[in-house]
Amino acid sequence: MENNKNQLREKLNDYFTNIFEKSLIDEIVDVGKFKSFKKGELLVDIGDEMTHIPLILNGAVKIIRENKNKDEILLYYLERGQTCSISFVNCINQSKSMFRGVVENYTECIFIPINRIENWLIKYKTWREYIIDSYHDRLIEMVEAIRSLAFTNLDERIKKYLIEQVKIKQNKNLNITHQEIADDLNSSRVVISRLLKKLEIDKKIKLGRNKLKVIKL
DNA sequence: CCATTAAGATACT
DNA sequence: AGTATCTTAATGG
Repeated sequence: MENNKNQLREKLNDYFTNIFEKSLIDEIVDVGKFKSFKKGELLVDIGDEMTHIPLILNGAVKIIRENKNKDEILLYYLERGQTCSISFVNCINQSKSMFRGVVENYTECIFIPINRIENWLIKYKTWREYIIDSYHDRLIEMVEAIRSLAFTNLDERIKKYLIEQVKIKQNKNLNITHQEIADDLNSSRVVISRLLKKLEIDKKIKLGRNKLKVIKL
């Protein structure tokens, strides 16, 4: 048990040590629950009761909203050092999650029980700032997602998507199918294939089965 | 081998 | 840009 706590502290120190004061780190280590997720697992699903909020230690989580027709809207990705601040509000007013969080890469996180987080808002300045910044970041990203949907055409959205994927996977070789891209951008496979083919002809990417390599976008 | 499935091609809306 | 349909090719048993 003591060993686990030390490991937790080590992982926290990787990133959060610059963000949180020492006493807060101590409390996180004390009450936080470490959990890891494999690619494709759900961190949170629509309708889940939120009892904890996750601090992402590493990996990437795709946050999407699904409407009645089963169409998915990709909102943003959570990465190292971030949290789902939306779930934060869900916790406080004990409502259910509006979003689904799908793990894109192997992800490690610490779950903080809700009974602590409100108290920490008062107790720790760094926690307060972290939550507010997190909210701000999510909002900016969502505005960008809306702008992209409303004002840019599909080939620009594909480029943007691929750049984002490279960043998240930390790899120019992406293991992804045309269908998956189509789902994320609410388009159809044929259309994505067409546009990807164009990018390949322009020597911007290299296509393969179940994979693609980004050369220069 | 064959079954499954990703992705290319073509034609039409 | 999207749908329907057919063809081709990769993959894994």
